[in-house]
Amino acid sequence: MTRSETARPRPYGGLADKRRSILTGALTVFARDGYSRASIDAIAAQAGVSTRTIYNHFGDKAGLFQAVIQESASRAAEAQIAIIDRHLGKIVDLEADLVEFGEALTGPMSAEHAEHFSLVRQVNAEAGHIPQAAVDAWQETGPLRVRRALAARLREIAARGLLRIDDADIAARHLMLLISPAEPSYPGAPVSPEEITRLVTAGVRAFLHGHLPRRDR
Amino acid sequence: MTRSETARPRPYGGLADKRRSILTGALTVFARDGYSRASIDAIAAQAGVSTRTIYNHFGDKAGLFQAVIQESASRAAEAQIAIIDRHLGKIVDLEADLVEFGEALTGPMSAEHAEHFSLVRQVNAEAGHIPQAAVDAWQETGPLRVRRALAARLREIAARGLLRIDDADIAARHLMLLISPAEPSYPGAPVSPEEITRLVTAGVRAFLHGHLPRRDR
DNA sequence: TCCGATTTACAACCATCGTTGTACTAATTA
DNA sequence: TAATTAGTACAACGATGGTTGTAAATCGGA
Repeated sequence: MTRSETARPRPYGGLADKRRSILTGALTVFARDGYSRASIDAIAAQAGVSTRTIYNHFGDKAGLFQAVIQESASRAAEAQIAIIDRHLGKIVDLEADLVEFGEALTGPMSAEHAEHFSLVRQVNAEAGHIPQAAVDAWQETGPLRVRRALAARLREIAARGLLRIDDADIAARHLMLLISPAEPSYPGAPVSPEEITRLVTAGVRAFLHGHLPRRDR
Repeated sequence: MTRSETARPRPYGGLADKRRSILTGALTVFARDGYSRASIDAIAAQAGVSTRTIYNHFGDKAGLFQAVIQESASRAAEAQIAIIDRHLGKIVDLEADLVEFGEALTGPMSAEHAEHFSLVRQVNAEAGHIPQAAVDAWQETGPLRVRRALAARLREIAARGLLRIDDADIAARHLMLLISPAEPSYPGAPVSPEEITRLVTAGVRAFLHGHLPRRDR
């Protein structure tokens, strides 16, 4: 009897993708508001799902948060690794290829996964309130996996004599740092494409000169 | 009549430093728990002050948070600039001095201002919920001021022919990035002094080779 | 010692929120 | 079509928390 008109859900029959709806909706809200601010009601509304369904799928808020972290890290890492493979698989002009790589990484991919990087900021702030195991698992499927993939490519390049690398992990870390122009506090990154190119190029040059073989310096 | 025995406040007369007590207590709690999690009650307890006094001094929670951000940024920036001046004022051996500078910056100073850097993570996560003016003011009295001081020192060093620098601001950014070994997600930084030295040295080498004048490469 | 300002303890208000139970409805399968 | 499953609406509970008013108490200085 208390049935009403509200919420004719999806017009098409879609179902069983409830879980995915929840994950993407929760990513949006967690990334925007952070863990504490984000309410289950807001997430349910964003996902077009009842709050009860969220609890049925993920147990409680903390469980949902961890699932979102894992999912988002996995997707973003795959996208980043794809870019790594695409740009650093076949090197023709090292500096040019690195610049293109950096632009691809900080331009369209950062834009497409903006919510993910916002979520990463939340995780970094919230780390003290997340079980250590969950933080470790996230590091493993996310940043560490990406850095290892990048380090492997750098090692290949070094093996061809185009780079001199002592510690590929440190080199990968340096490269990632030097080509990330974003001020973390300004999510909407009001940086123009020219500015990105300028910062990325400067970062790549600094990286290259720090890791070029002696004969090329 | 409802007077009781709880809370014999400070045995010594201290007063009028209530404001400072609140700021340092709030820094502790905000840094540990983040803005939303931090309750006024917890802050009052940490500061040894009644909640009412907090409202009398800072209006509301948001006002307190912004005051804490400003205060903490100001203190940390002064400490960082002091280290910059001490290590980069008189250069004798550029690489050695830079390594010492990096160690000073990432070792004792990071430890002493650990709460500050934890707060910075909170601000980065919370940026979307803080008035833009407050974020700008924080950037100005904190990171930007430090980077400008570092850029000025680097320009001096370049003027003496020890570095080749096109854009001192970018160079300062690079140096700060390369000598910060901390994984942001692991606040308790379980990195040994040897590991710090290793990472800082690698960062300094990469930076130096990226910015040395040609004749020294 | 007395006055004004500051601080405190306390209560109360109102809002939000995580979570659960439940009965009803829509979708899937046999 | 019947039975099982998954999803929804709704209400309710308990807890927490920001904020304010107020009267007592404490402190600094004249």
